[in-house]
Amino acid sequence: MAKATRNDVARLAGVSTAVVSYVFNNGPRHVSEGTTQKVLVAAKKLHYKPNSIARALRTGNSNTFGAIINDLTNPFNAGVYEELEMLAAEHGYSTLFATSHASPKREQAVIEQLVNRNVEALFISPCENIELIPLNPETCKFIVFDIDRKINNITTISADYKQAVQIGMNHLFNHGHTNIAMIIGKSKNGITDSRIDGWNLAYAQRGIPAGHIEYSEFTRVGGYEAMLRILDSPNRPTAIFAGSDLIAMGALRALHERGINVPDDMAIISFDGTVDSQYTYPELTTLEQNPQEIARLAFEAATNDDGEPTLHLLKAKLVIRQSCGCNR
Amino acid sequence: MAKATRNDVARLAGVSTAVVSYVFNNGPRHVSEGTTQKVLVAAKKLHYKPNSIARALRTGNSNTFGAIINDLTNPFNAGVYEELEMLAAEHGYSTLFATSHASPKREQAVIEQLVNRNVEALFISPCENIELIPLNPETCKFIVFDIDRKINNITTISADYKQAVQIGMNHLFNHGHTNIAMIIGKSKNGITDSRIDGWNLAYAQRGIPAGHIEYSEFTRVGGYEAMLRILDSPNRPTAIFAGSDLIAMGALRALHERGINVPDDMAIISFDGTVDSQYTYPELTTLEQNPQEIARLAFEAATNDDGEPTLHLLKAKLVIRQSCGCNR
DNA sequence: TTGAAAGCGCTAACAG
DNA sequence: CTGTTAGCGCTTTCAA
Repeated sequence: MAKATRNDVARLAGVSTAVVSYVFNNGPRHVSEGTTQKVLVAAKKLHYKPNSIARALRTGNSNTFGAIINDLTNPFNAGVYEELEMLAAEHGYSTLFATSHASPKREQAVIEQLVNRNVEALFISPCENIELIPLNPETCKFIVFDIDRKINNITTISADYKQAVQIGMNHLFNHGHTNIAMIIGKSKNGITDSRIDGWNLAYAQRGIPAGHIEYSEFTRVGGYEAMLRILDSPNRPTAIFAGSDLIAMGALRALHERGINVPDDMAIISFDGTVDSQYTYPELTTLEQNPQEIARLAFEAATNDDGEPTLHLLKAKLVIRQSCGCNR
Repeated sequence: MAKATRNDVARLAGVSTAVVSYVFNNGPRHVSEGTTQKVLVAAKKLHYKPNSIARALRTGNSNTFGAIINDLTNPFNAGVYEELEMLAAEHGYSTLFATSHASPKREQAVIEQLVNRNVEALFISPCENIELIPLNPETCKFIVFDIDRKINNITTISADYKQAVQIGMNHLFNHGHTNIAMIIGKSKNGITDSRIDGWNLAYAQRGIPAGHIEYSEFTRVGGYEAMLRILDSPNRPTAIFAGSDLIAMGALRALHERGINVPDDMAIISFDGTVDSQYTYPELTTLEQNPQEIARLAFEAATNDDGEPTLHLLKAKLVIRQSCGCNR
């Protein structure tokens, strides 16, 4: 049994093909109750479903989004995209996804692949400096996560890193720490990471010389290795500001291996506030982002035609658990 | 500037539209070198990219897969689908994904949504008893994960749970434990979970009465709550077999809260072997699955037209770390 | 080696 | 309220 088409339905119902269209789209012409029923009965009998590809070709609307994710095993990404996909599905959009595995080359390739599939909007968690990638705003809308500055023609959504780092640092300062190290990812471009701005500002406000910054990948293993390097260096800090929960999990592993007590001998504050941060030992004090809010803003940017691309800067919320030295 | 079509290219190159097609598809007719160059030059000048929707309509091949995932924040799922998507992308397929959020109703809805998008194969990590869902094999291929029995017309890929549980249990027995509890998800159907078969068999072989089985969700919080219930019950076990790394992470949190030492006062073996299992404290001894192998089998099932749907049962590998009592 | 043309399934303008 | 029909961009048969 080949798939039934609109022609088959029209024939069986004894109406024209246009009427079938009108019924399935609730318009643009009205159809009488009796005819509508005939169409519906025929469609049901034939198990007819409109062919979305033909519809997309005809209307020029694919009703499809694209999502490009550098690392899906990062639960923060997973959370955002899960929310985003739900919103999309509820509104009749389907979402194509692709992963770049932290490879700029693959990232470019899949961006092109998805753009050529006529997605209406493309969400990107980039691994490459986004300004190096040619993104033609005439092909589709681009919504890029984790970029905390304004970029032409592109909607960017990010935590307010500068502010967040200051909040975290002040909490650590208040615990009495003065020698604090930060583990963050390498800057992907010439521009100074605003986390570093926040870092310097926080120290300046206390009149303390800024601590050491250790660069790593944004992964568990990256955090692990960075923490080992810090432990093996002279002038060991007493607290760590970790650029993500994943980095903090890696750091924790290194600390456990070396038998260093957290938070007594080394306090940690991390960034993201994913589920994982609640299931480490000790539980992580973390600057929490809200995936729902991020997803909602992204979806709105993808569907609002009038709005100009803008920068959305979101406040992170300090969630106090054990790794900072509170609640022990 | 509207998007260039094949017509524009043909006109600029001074050839027919068919020739443009031949050039871009390498066939089915040969085109002379000179003409090919003319077409390529014109296409480049116009930034022409074939419209994949029109192609899909014409050929009847969408070159699209669908993936339905119950929980994307489970790193095991994330790992499998990341691999799968990479394989797909390398072969020119794009992948639509949707999440069911552990809701059978949503699961049904998104299955229908993706099938109607003419996906060529649909990968499902189901939350509902898969046999309750109408899956018409004429619409597309179905590849279902985590079902360890043969189902008509459907390719199923799963760990060999029965065997895996026995391996894990024997390791725990060899550590001297006799009172072991298992935390697993509720069976989604009338059929006895084969993990329970393995469980009973392992005990029978030792001539020990089988231990307690505690049911939970397959999530961190599910494992946490189940562990608390076990700790509050009489006849506390000395070891836990956790149905997934996530469950084990939850159990670990409960154990830490109660100040119970792992592995001295409570040993744990878990199932999955995701990255997370290496970043817990203590690190988890776990029965590791191979996401690459799973993804490869799934991709092959999706693309091989000749092969009959079958059941793939994969051996899990015991990775020994600390939580069982070894390597302490 | 190239061109003309039919048609994939659908929408919607236009005509009745 | 319903029918006729052009055409979205592409592939491919058939004819030259």
